Amino acid sequence: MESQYSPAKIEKKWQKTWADQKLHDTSTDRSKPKFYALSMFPYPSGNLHMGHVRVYTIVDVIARLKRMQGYRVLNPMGWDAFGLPAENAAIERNIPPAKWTYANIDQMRQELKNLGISFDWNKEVTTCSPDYYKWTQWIFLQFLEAGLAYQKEALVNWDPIDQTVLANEQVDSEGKSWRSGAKVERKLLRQWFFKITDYAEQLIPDLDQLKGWPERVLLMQANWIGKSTGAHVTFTTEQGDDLTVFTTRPDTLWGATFMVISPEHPLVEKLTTPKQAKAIKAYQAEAAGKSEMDRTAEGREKTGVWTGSYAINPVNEAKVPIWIADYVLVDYGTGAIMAVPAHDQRDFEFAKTFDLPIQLVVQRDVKISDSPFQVVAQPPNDPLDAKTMTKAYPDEGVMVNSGPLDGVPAGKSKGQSVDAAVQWLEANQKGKGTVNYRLRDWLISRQRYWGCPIPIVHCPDCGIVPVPADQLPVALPEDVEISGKGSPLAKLDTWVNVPCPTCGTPAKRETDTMDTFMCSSWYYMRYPDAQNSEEVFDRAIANDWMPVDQYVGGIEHAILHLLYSRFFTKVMRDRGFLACDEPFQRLLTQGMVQGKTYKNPKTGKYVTPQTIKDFANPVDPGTGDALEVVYEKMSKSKHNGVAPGDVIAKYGADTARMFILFKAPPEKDLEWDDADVEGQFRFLNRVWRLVTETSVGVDGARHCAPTSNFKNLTKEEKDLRRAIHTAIKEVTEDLQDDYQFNTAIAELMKLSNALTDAKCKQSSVYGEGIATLVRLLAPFAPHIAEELWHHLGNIESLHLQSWPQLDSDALIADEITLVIQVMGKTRGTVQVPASATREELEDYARNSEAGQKHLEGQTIKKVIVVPGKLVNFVIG
RNA sequence: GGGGGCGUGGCGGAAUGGUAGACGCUACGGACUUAAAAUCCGUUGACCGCAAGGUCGUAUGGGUUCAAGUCCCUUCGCCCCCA
Repeated sequence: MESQYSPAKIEKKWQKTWADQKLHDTSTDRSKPKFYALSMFPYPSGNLHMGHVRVYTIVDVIARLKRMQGYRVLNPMGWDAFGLPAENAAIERNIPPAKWTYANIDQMRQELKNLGISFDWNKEVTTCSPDYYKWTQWIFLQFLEAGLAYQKEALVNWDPIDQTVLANEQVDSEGKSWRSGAKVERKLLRQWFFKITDYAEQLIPDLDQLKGWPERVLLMQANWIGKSTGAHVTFTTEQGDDLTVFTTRPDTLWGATFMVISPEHPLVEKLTTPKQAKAIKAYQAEAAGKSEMDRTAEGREKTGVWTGSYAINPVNEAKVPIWIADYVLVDYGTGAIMAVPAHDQRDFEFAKTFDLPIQLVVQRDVKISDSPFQVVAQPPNDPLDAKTMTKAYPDEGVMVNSGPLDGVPAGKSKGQSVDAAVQWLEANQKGKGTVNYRLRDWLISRQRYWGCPIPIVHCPDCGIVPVPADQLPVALPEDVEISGKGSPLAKLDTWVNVPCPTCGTPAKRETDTMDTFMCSSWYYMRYPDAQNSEEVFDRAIANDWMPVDQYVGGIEHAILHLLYSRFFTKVMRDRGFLACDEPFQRLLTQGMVQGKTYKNPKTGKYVTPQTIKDFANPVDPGTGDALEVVYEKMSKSKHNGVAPGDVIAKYGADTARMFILFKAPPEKDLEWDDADVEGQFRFLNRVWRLVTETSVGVDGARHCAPTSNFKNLTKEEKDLRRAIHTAIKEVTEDLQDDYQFNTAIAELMKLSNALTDAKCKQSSVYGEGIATLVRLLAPFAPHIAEELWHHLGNIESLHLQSWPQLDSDALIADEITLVIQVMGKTRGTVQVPASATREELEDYARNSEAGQKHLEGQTIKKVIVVPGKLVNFVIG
């Protein structure tokens, strides 16, 4: 035992001991309830950063607590190891992506071990490893078999210089390639899609099952899926084709004065008259160069071209011109809209720009007189007039110029115009009420090398042929040259050219790889049975552990990753592999870790702290400008990063963990502050001294004596015991529901302070306090707690002990502090027996010094007594 | 524009409608020390007062209540999502 707290020594020692004792292996004891703790696995970018430290520390506290509470806990870790950065590293440093990735994994695994995170490394999965992606491919085939995977043409970002497809994030705000600088083209390529839209109608209502998710994440999911009810209405073109539109406002059909279809709509060519052909072609080319964001942004100038053709509006036989415009997207709804300029702002702007007619179909509502004595309908003060309108009128009112709907109140409620319009359309067979989702099918193809190969062979005779399951995995060749130009896989003749699995004819492999979200959509199903080489996972084992009890990760995954995972779970359920509807019962989204950042407000540049001389008055060494101190997300370019390794080297993992848990509630952003890190280090040192300098009471500490031993206590002992059990109660509650680690640690500090100040250090109560503090500290700072536990004479690991039990008798106080209020203002307090009745409390208050003083000569109208708390006198 | 969230000391943050500011950081004062570090003790929302004590105070203005940081409405500011 060292006399001084030396984290470097004890942390290494215990990490090794725990590993040797297999302390963190997942328990197979079925008599215990299960708890599946899951953290979002990281991309192995090279080193652990503070964001990682935060997530994994949070999950570790939960896992360690649950173990002590008697659960068998699954706390696994893995690597989201496919992805673009590995290809970039390969190009920049000429290292094969696989080599780079595995080296990073080794590095980061060691850093996680240095933090003392209690992962069960037997469950480790690595998505770029063939024994994992074999099953990603197998799952792809399951989707194919279920009719949920299909190919279609889709627009991609194409870099004409590098001859490659770019991800959206590789295209800068000016539409240029990040690497070549070439103007990125939008190009149609045949791509693989997953039919997530088939599950849209389950993905929304099942959000109701997710009681343990943050409200805003549920909302973001619901918005993303974007359910809207409306109708499909089919117009007929001059050429005799059906042109179906989706509208959420079928009631305004009578106000449709033109139609707009997307430039990519399949009917464009047929509708275009020879006279308009040139303009249409030019417009299509222009639209192809724009991003979706640009096309749909509100307020931008409306552009479009008339096709030269007309369509007939089925409700009133009106002849309306058909235009193309980029604000209509081909893959939303039907890719065609009816335009009602009087009541839709974008249509209004379009009509004004191109001088198209505006037809009013909703009139501002008549006003009912406010007088309670007479109900008089008055015409609106300023009726709408299509000729003078300056903006669309999307609000409620009454239907006009709309044939059968005239006079119906305009609105979406039952019995109002939208409802009535759908009924009329269906009765007259001119349209159909329908539900449309904003959610679109998931494009999973990536024209990249470092990803999971899609297990498909294209045969000239048989067409698309899935690689048979017994031939999986389709291995990704690891010894390839990555130049950044073209697809490395397509260039590998020996890999591409294979016989067709069905007929043996020379055929070609699919060279697309999968979106990495595929790999991460099912990893949590694999963890419980991570080493299974026979099947994707054993159903009994997976269903034993699923669903995940607590998932922890960044808010940046609030939409896509979680949505895809929910989708995968439902598909796997429908294929008979899983029994649950939803994968993650509870979700905690932790905030960012921000670094102290020095910013020049004039130039907007970030300044390296090393170049700053006077931190009290930081100035830019280049310009001499006074610098702004702000907290921003840690990043290299902002020179505000703090390396976890440095912190561990200086203070130890326990201090790093304590700081990160204490500094802010888990879901809030956290400002890294060296002074606060010091503060935590000081606290651990105080605990160290408190426990190691205790020679008395240790016996009680060792045995954590049962409550029956605590009779006939002195007042000091009673007070101390109340402090001990208050700490147990508060820490347990803080960890139970909302994971308030910051206040839990505050409670540990209170207990530590109470023990320091205790007058009864010879008492076995003091021993109980010391042992309780060490046990309560175990999930937060596992190494120091373990070391101190052994110092107290224990042989077995602290982390195998049970969580301290609350003795609620210990909480009962003989006296309470009674607050005396007059007219709701606190005027003083008085110590009174806890057993006092309401009447006695009132008397104590009335006779107290404060009561006497403030009630003298007053008439008491009313007395409010809150037992155990306060007495409030209402005077007057 | 629509939806959601937030606003508390010098700072991070605590407060089932019941003593606002727990716990920590910073700063200041003191003890120990030849000195420093470490450690320990004290003070630290504002204002008035020698003190006892008092007044004000949770972005803003109003409301409900015996009692409001907390519930309801107004305005302002910031953040997030969707457009």
